[in-house]
Amino acid sequence: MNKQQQIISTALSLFYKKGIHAVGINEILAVSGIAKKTLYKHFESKDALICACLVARDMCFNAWLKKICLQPSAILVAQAIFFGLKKWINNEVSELGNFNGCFFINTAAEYPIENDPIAKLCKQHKQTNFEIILSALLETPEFAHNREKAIEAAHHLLILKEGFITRARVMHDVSVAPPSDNILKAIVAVG
Amino acid sequence: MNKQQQIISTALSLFYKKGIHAVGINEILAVSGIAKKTLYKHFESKDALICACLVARDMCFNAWLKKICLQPSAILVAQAIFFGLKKWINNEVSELGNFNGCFFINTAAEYPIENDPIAKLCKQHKQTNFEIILSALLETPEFAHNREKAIEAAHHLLILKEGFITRARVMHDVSVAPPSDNILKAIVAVG
DNA sequence: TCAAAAGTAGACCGATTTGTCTACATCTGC
DNA sequence: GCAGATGTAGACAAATCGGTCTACTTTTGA
Repeated sequence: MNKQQQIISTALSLFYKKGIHAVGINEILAVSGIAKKTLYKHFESKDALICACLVARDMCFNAWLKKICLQPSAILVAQAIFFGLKKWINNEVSELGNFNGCFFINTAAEYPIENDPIAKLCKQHKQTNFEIILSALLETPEFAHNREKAIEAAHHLLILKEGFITRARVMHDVSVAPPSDNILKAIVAVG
Repeated sequence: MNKQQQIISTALSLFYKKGIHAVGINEILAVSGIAKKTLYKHFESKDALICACLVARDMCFNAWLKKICLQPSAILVAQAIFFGLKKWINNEVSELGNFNGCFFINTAAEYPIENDPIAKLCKQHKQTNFEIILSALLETPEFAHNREKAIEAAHHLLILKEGFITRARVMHDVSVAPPSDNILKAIVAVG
């Protein structure tokens, strides 16, 4: 792992755990053991480092999401999403680290200006979430020939996903109940 | 309106719009036109002021939620919640101000430590949300004699609520579609 | 082998942070 | 009418912020 990746890894870990404004450059340097000059050789500013962290987390999370969404039927896709999220909330998904809510929701809360590059990356991550779930649904027999319904179902699954994660995070409740099967069935019902 | 309320009003407005770490005491003073000594007479620290803002917002929001949840049937309660949220997102609810997501979710994102008094107030707000929706459901004929099912339905409605608000906020999309009626029906179905 | 690139340690800069303090003005209730 | 509370204006302190810079060491590749 080169220095650039080390910096991103340490920064992402601290930003995710504590929030972005709460973590200073000097803390990232102290934890990573990297010199300030080296950091500013690889990143022109703290904002640039934040963006690099968002990109890294986006790739990591969406790779995981894509993997768990690979299911042979629509209801299994829906169930797999919340089964996976529940494992994440309970710190049982090693590649996602210790759960502290959605890094992009947390970060967007700190960067409310729509055109800010950081806010744009948060939005883009959610758009990619949507496309992954949509693709997964489109490959099931139920939605293969019903793109309109698949878009609607993906949208509703995402609302549930964000709500589930956010409730676990704000309530600090790792045992929060996921959506029940009859709700998931109503969402993926094509009729 | 006395000075204390003026300070809370200005601080809440700025905190909600920009995020908490992004707003300094001096900015609150400049906007409100109040002297620093006066602020520190009424609030012993910035954290105390933040807590006062959370309490004020909690009362304001939950009063609104309670009002719109007053409906004669369970499905109408569910529909009224998302009809109301949609109006809020579109800045059509004057008492809630310009939409910028949920103040408590945003604030919780900046204060991840569970025992922090600020984080506790965020959690408590969500608990009160739950109790308001639960009470509303318990007063409908469907749930009047089925507390267990009402608790479950309130929980699912809250997950949808948080997800709906969060999606509108992160995507900066005021036209985000609310949950469809068949989903709401599945949630409030007692059978 | 040796020069260029990359890294370290940390002083330093100007701006900003929360919070305290002095000096003075104004309002309010007895 | 006057004392005490409440307010204003803003200097000031100590810490921290992001970011630059010098001086030096280590690594790397032709």
